[in-house]
Amino acid sequence: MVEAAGPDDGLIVRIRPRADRAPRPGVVEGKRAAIARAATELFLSQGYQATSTEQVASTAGVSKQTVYNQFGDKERLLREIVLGVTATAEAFADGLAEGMRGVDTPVGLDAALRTLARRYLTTVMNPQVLALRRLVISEATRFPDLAVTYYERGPARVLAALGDLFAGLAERGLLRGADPTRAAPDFAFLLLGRALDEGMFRVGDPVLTPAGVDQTADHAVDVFLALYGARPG
Amino acid sequence: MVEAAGPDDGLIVRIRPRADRAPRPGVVEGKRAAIARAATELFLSQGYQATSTEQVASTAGVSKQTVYNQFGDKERLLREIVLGVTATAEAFADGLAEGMRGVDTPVGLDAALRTLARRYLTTVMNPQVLALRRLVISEATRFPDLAVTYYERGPARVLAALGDLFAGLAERGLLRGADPTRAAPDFAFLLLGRALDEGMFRVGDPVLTPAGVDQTADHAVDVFLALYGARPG
DNA sequence: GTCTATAGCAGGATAGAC
DNA sequence: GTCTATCCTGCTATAGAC
Repeated sequence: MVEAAGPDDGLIVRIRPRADRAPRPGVVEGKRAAIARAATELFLSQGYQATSTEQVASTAGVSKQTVYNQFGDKERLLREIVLGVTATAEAFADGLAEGMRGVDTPVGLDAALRTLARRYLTTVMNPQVLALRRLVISEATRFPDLAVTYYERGPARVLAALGDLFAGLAERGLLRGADPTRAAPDFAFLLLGRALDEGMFRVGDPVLTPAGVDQTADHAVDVFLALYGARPG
Repeated sequence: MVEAAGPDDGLIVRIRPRADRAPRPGVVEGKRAAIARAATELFLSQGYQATSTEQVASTAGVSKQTVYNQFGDKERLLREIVLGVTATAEAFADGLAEGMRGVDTPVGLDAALRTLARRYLTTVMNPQVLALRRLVISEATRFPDLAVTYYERGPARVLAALGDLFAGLAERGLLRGADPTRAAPDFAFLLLGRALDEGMFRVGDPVLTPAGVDQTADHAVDVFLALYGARPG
């Protein structure tokens, strides 16, 4: 398992070694990882169709043929990269519950939710995460199964983890609300909706300032607790 | 001003006649409209880069050169089409306030909001509207100004109209809430957030059934009135 | 496995007749 | 303005030497 950090950090690319034949680690995996990293950078910044395999090869410092030897064709290169990056989403989803373990009072819940909201919003609005969303959406018509798989492993997985978290809090009496299945999407899109929507269309400029993140997160938590908090808001 | 309905109705393409030279209406505008309609259909279903100018020409029943005579190049064809379609968004934004004019009681507000929510959600989740969003997002890296202009004339314009509507209702005492500027995005993304997010990634299948539209709309209105209704929820 | 060189093809845009 | 025919560039993918 090789991890190659992107140019501005952020996303992590995980590319599995080829199962059929064991290659010399230092050489083959090095080139494979270099190609994956170059392709990730170029696909995210320029798009899939606008990036040529020759550009990938020269950025990675290998010949075009090596790209084809390692990945077969351009489509598989995209698939491995997109699905490799979803490891980040899994880690994020698993980490969501971390900060909520010791919570057992409404005041503690309030504070923990504000922290969670800031992390969630900051992660989703990360420029590389937004670029990955644009990339997958751009190719959703051509590769519909890839788009669905990305959605299920990424956004849907986080929503599900959030739902589990809220269900646990409801059992402990820290949340109320008739329909716990609605709580997670309500929270998520009160928090993310506007910024994410706008962020899809503004590619260069960040949509939210750090102060904007705080205000948006606090407002979402205020509203969420007014709706679902144990003490009526 | 020529209007050409799309294949499945829905979007309306408005292409202005060329200002520099007055063409014979029946001939020139007919071909121009045919090209615009063909390009709209192809761009929405296949994407911009995956559609060749020759494909546009043959679908429209003209030669490739006629496409270039009318629109200059492929990029301008995309721009005119995307911006032409925003006329639909303007009409929708202006129509939002229509159903709310006679509202003067909380009960009337409740009913009018449910109707509005259904229309809003149905419009945004229309397959052609989703395809247009995907198209603009796909080209946001290449044509950032087009993406921003689309956002401002489309989603942002509707949000602004909704904000004006809610401000008027607050003045008449039908809504409360400390921050009226938050009310519009809160309502919009409680209503649209999840479905729109998922809809970006599921190309073929509709995300919401008609019953799902009703449930989602009612839930959003319930939550919104609990937060911002004049009578505490 | 890796490289250089190239096949094979499609795309955007244009020239010239009418 | 419109059409047919064409140029030229750039792409994916492969062949063959090492």
